[in-house]
Amino acid sequence: MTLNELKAIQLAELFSALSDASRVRIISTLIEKEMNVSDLAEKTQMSESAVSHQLRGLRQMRLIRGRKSGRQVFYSLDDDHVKKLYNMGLDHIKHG
Amino acid sequence: MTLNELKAIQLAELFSALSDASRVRIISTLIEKEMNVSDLAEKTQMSESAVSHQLRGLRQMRLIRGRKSGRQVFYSLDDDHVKKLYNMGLDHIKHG
DNA sequence: GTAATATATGAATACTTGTTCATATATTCA
DNA sequence: TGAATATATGAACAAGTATTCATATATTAC
Repeated sequence: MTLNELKAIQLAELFSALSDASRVRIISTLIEKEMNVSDLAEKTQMSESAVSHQLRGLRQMRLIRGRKSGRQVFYSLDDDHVKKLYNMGLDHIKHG
Repeated sequence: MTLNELKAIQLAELFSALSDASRVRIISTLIEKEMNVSDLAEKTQMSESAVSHQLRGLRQMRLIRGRKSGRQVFYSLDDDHVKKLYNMGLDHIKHG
């Protein structure tokens, strides 16, 4: 059966969330361990503002979630799907 | 270990290939069976030119390949990774 | 209360991308 | 050969997106 339009859009949105190198680096970092915004910024070589903007999109797609602790927010992957998608992608670019 | 920049870009490019609803519908159609350009255009409700442009990108990312037969070109998924990525994405939007 | 710090957000700009339209190439058939 | 068909491609425009900069909110320490 063919995909209906709503699902096609939702799928596209999901993959869009991983379609930018900055976001891929953020996800890659969060796979190792949870991290706050400024450390993420340093690790990914982006400004804190740019990271924050991207985190917002990733949050909206439910790929990551934030845990507030004092004035810091620690981000981590929302569930295991994300890691699986990421690893399968890595697999493709290595063996594809 | 953190992802190097080249791999981050390659991963982002891979996911970009699936980050548009038109392309998702094309992939979804090709999962069922190989298909030529004009049938794809009809099935996905796009112009043949638009389909052709998108097929080019998908080809370049090695997600699909074309088999020429007379003046038609039949497209199919390049390998099993694509189907897996697609299904894992579907899984995420259903249960995420 | 004020100052300092961490994160978030709005607006503007620059960049990227998808589609359309016109045209080109390739193949088949007469 | 020429006409018809299938696909591909270049240019142009519209729409979407990522980053920067300035500013806002929230929390902690004093």
